[in-house]
Amino acid sequence: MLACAPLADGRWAVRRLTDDGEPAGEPEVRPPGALGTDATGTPDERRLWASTPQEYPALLAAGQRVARCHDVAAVERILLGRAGAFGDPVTPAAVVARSRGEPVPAAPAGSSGPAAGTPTLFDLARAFDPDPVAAGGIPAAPGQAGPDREGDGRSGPGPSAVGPSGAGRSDAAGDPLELLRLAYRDQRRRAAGDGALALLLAAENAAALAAAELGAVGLPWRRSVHLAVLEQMLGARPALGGRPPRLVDLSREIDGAFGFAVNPDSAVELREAFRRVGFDIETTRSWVIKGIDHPAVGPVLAYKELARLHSANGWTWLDQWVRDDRFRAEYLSGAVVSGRWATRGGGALQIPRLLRQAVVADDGYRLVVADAAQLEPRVLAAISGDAALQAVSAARQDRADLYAGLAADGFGGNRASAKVAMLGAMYGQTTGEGGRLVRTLRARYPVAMGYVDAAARAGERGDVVASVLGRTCPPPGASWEAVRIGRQQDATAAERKRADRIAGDRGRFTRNFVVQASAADWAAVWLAGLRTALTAVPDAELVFFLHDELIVHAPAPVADEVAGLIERAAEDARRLVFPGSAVVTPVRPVIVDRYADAK
DNA sequence: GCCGGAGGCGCC
DNA sequence: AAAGGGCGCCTCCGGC
Repeated sequence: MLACAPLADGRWAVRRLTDDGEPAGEPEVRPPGALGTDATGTPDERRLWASTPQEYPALLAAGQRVARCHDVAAVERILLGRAGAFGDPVTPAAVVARSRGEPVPAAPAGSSGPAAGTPTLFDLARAFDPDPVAAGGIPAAPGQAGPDREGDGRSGPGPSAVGPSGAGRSDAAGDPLELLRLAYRDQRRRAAGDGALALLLAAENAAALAAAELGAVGLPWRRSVHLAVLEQMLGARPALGGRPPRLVDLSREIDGAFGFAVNPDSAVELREAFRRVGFDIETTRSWVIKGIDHPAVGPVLAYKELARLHSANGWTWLDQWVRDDRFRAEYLSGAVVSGRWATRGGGALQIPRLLRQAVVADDGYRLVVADAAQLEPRVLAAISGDAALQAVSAARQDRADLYAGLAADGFGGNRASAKVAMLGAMYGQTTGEGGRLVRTLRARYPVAMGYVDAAARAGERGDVVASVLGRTCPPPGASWEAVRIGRQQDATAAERKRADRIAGDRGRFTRNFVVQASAADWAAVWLAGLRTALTAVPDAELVFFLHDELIVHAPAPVADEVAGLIERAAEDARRLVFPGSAVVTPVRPVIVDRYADAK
């Protein structure tokens, strides 16, 4: 294992460690181009660093890849969550301080990029040698902190919070490599003896690498195709800040239909307009407007759809996010409490179906698009141990279509009803058609339904729940005080109502969490396995990942091979995450030139 | 003028 | 078919 900490001058401090976290070499300084898999004798060697999204992009920019890593922040988020301490700082210094029962340094404000806290070469050298300059060692960079600089250099209120590490005492404070080493040892100790947790942490570390790589590689995106779509839907590109011709036309049509001027971009005005013509609506959501019988409805709905395209994925978006026919977003693998990924910039997880035609493989390449078929109900079957639901998931003829199996099993063959019922069960729906259909499901699959009901009740009590591999949900926040108040004997009706609402929200959250987070567990293991397998296929790259779906951009001759690897990785994930379960988690790789052709 | 919340909607 | 979970991001709007 190679502990890696960036220095202020763009180079890196590294030190080889054993898997136990014992030093196995002397500290050295390397350029980023000498940190990747190909740069060391042991390609598989793990990198130990503070945070993958913080450190890895610099290596990727230098053309380096890393096979495996231990991401202290990612691991710490999971371990802290299990200890009920969501949101505490996750830096190596914080991990070490907590392990010693010392005051925990606050997380650096706006901590990304080469922050003010990045140690200088001088800081590092000083940690090994009290007076490196005098000893003829590494000189301090000009303008950097002097020798009396304390702690990790974070600019915070008051004196350094790292603890009582006195001058002259040999200590980890200020030495990033030693902090990494000690943090690693502590995390290793806390995670010991739990196989599911080990799998979760391994998958999370791999996912973090994959997320950074996805961001660097980018999704193939044909600017010309996107431009053609915009032109066809919206008309010619308007001047900066102007509205495209199609929106101008529709706006006039809307005014005409109402008989007065309305700004359709304003929900307030739109609702008022419908009220003036006799329709007392609470919101102007599309599905509400759809139910109104008035000549303005058509143009309003068309306007909403096109305005959305224009503002979310229009010409400005294209200019901002697509370079050289690649859409590059920042993927954050650990950002959602359920374990799902988030993205920053470009809305990469919300690419509208309409624009999937712009995702086109390079010449000589294909896109291998794969999604897990109805992953969440299958995951529910596995985690609940519901034999009947597992049997439906694995039924031969409906193996790839769980809802068809469900439909045959209790919904008179009505697939749509079966789907609505299952989604209602997992989201906590109680009213309307979905709520009614859930009752059918409850009678048919009492074990599975009992499982999500129990999760909901735990949430309503204020308890936490966990995914199959042990990722925990956050505890209730400050609003839980209102629940406590509303449940007291002398609570007012309003207080009781508020308590019920908050507890109900919490119950729906925990009900969904056990399924969504366990599905994320499976997907992370799937992704991690595939990522490793793909290293054996030259020029095949993961270019997209969306909860239960991924895209590999691969040379045409190896596309079939990649499809096989995707299926094998899914089967491995099923076996690892749901050992002993009869559930199946089929994926459907499709080889296409355009993403839009995958479904 | 800045900022945060609300409304709305895209994806799973 | 209904409006129940998780997100990100846009515009509008009201408060300062």
